[in-house]
Amino acid sequence: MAERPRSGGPVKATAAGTRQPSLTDVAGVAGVSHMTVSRVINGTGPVRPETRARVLAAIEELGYRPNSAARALVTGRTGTLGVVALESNLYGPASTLYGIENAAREAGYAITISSVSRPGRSSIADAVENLRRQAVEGVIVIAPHVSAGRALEAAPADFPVVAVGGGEAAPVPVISVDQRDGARRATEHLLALGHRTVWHIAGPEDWLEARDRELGWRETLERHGVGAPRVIRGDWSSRSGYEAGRSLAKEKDLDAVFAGNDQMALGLLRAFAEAGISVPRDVRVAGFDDVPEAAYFTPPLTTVRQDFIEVGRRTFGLLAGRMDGGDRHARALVVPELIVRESTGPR
Amino acid sequence: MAERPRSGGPVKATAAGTRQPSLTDVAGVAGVSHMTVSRVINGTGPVRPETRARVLAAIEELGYRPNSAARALVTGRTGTLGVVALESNLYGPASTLYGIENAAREAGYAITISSVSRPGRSSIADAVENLRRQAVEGVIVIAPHVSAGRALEAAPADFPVVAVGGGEAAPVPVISVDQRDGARRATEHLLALGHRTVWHIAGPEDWLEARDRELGWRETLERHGVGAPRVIRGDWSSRSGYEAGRSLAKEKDLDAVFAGNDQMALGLLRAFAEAGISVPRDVRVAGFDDVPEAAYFTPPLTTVRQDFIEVGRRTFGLLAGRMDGGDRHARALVVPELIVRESTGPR
DNA sequence: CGAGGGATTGTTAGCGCTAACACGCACCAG
DNA sequence: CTGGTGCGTGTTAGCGCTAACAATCCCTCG
Repeated sequence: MAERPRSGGPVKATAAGTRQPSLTDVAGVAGVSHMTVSRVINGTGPVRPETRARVLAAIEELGYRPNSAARALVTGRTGTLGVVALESNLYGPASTLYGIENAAREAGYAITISSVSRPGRSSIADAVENLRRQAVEGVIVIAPHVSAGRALEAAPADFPVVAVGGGEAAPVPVISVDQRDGARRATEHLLALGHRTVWHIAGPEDWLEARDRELGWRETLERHGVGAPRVIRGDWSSRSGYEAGRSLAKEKDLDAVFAGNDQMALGLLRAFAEAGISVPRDVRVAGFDDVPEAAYFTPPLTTVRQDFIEVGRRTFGLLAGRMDGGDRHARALVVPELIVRESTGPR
Repeated sequence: MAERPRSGGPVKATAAGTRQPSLTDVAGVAGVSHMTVSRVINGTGPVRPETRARVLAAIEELGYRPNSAARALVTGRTGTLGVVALESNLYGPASTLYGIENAAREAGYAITISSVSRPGRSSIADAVENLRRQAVEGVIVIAPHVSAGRALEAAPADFPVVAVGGGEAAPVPVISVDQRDGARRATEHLLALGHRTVWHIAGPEDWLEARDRELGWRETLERHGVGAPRVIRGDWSSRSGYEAGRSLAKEKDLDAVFAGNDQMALGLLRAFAEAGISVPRDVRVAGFDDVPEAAYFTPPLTTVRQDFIEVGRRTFGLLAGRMDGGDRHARALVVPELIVRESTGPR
């Protein structure tokens, strides 16, 4: 990393420093043409071993680093993918992002993120446009919102976009976890324990996952010929789960509750504890997501696990396929798993 | 987003599509030189209003998007910053990332992330090198590890790198939360409640935050003339907190525990509940971080809040300063805040 | 009425790289 | 001895853009 100022004139003192060495500089030191250096770097075309060694030595000596802009300009490829991420610490989206980053890095792509605080048609479209201006080769939209899904309906055909978690109707490949199936598993588990019915704390109405979980819950109750209680709606936060719990605590005949995610389940547990309702003795509770803390709630929470890392990996795979000219209507579904713990345990 | 195939010849069917329009194409349509188009886009130099309108119309018509590689090649600026992020869902690092992304976006920079699963000297250096190859203009290293700090000691002087949360001794600007002060606040709060001493569940030894919190705890005990119990070490996870709790439950004279983070505090609460130890009646517990769920633990957790969004913002500020030729030894400290809840409440 | 000057536009060069082709040489078959 | 065939290397052009300078027009002012 030694920086060599031009031997003659004054050295620029700025952090930017002097000009970075170019292919031509390396070629000069190695005594070859710039083209030979290019061939050594990219492994294209034959180069005699001694020549290669001289070139590598020169690269080392100068601390040469290829100029990615120049390369991108001539090849038309930037080696960068964009991810439109929801600005939140929600366990799912954050984990998915890491899964994507990992898979992408292994395949030699860098990841540029553009976060969106309040998703909507325009903000998602803006974020995608932003990323395209950054010259990404493809975009992954983590789009758990209904509105995000709609934004994708206008996705251009000439640019690879894939969505994770939403946009069923959009003309882009979509990968999602089977939320309905997860909700079904949780609900059936609770029904199998002999409860008359199961209450549900749903997530925000504009989240597809919230809709699907609610749908899965409702379908399951129907299939078992059980009436569905009114839905209580939260916003994924523990606070909203707590409030839901305070209101539920007043219900008589409360047997079992399926919370839309683990955070809300936590709030629920808290509210029940304050109301003197014992879980699982008086009421059984299940959540969704299996955040790492769920096993240590009071009591440990039965929940539905989603493998977000896998989701991220497969999302990248879908995008790679799409960039290769693949189908715009590819779909992939990841199946969740029920994790049973004490919150639905024996009484 | 309407795509218009060239009216005459066959349309290439690949996802890559036909060549993107260039400045020259726009110039042709608008009947001006490519330079005038460039001036309209960048707002450099004077352009007559009618001309500008014609150019803008042509841009719109062709769906022109500037080629960022070409621009970067000639200006030497890419408008991209790199972030070396720890691959984890830990609340702190993830929140910091969003703070950074927000501040950067407002300033017109894009963020490229390079995640690192097991930080060490070389992996951090590799990640930075990776990002430099992506031609980022500066790098932010989220470096909570001791080893990460050491990696930064070799940071080159000619390239702007800043660290968040670690690398005190490194020749790079550092921003951190005053962990020692936070630990002092929590420990003093517990001592002020009349406890003889305070136990501590420390984070992993190679985390700077863990060291500093432990140090702050130990200093505070010393200053109050109180002997420090042996340190129990966890790994930030609820599981490790749970195990610590199981071992602590056997201690007699157990009064107060300061957990290194909220997740471990959760595990601790769980272990105590199983052991029939009531919090706060038998033992008082405090955590660190104030994750959004902490207020809904059983019981709600007293903890030390860190404003990670602020940390992210100031980190970007420090990097921006450094890129402007600022000091390599700038430091910024964010002061945390004690949030008192029931886990250290009245008995 | 010509010089000076600002506003507006154009022309040219070159950023650092890769693609495409050209060149020289050794080697072999006929 | 001649022509082909690789190998290893060099030369040239051009990707799309901005910086620098040149050119033009029109107006003002002495």
